[in-house]
Amino acid sequence: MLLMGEYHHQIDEKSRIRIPAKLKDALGESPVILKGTDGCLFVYSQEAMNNMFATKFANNDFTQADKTKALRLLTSSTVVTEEDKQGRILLPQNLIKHAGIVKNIVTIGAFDRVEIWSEERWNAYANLDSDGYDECLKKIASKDE
Amino acid sequence: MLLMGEYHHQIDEKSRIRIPAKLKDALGESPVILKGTDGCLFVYSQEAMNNMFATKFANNDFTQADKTKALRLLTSSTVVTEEDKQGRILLPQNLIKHAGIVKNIVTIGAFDRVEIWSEERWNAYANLDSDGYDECLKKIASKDE
DNA sequence: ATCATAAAAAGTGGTCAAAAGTGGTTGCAA
DNA sequence: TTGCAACCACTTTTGACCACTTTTTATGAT
Repeated sequence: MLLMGEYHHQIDEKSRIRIPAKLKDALGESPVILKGTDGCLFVYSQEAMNNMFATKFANNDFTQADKTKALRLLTSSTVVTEEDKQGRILLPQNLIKHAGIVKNIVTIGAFDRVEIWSEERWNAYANLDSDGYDECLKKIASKDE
Repeated sequence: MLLMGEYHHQIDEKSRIRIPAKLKDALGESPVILKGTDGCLFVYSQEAMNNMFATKFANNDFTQADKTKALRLLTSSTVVTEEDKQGRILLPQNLIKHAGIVKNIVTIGAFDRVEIWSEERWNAYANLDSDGYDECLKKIASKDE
């Protein structure tokens, strides 16, 4: 399922957010949220996450320093979401901080995952003038092979 | 059960700590604590501990000096936790010292175990202020091998 | 088309119980 | 008899739940 679209929401006083219904359907039961790149949050389905962990950390061997560090950073910044009866998710403080979320958030579909941004950061990151957008796409094209 | 998440706590004046409820559930009855790598503490469920020893020391041969020493160090530092009526665990002094714990601690889920860090050490290790995390994600993604 | 209506999704605030945090007291064992 | 660990009483905080309103989306009739 290809995830796409851009949705604007707010986090409430109790640090709860809502995943837009259209994205939520595609994510399945209890997706996971983790710190993402460029100061956003990634939301993956359980399935995608399990695959990732299973392949990367099949045998958790603490004698390998590199692997152990990656494991620690990744697992410590990941949480399994739990919806309350109103369909909202409680967002942990460390993730809120990572994403620089204050009030307004932007939720986007990003191919195989959902991303959660603070509105300010998303605007700074994505609000390109038309030239910038063209430039960005050209880079993708030239890097194809 | 995959352990994950990051929780911030404090050790009290009487050297007692609390394992966050969500991690505690997954650890089962009477988990064990031992000295971990990089100056943290490992917390394993009884079951995971047995697995760990079984895989690492499958053929425990006392003619192999290195392996024997590792085994001695690991087992000698291991204690079985006992909760008091308030759900806290008394942390032995040698473990507190090993982890450099003063007041603030960070508890993380790390795949098949829980780890307890002094906050200072965790911050230094994880390098969360800089883009250490982005680097880590990139490494994981690229290490497809 | 436009409007009416229903249904789903999203937003808001209050309440309460579990979890977490704090300090004092007691009893046992070095 | 002193230190420490287990116990007890209590406060604070947090997160899950409930009741309700508003907004959006979908659908069907005029």
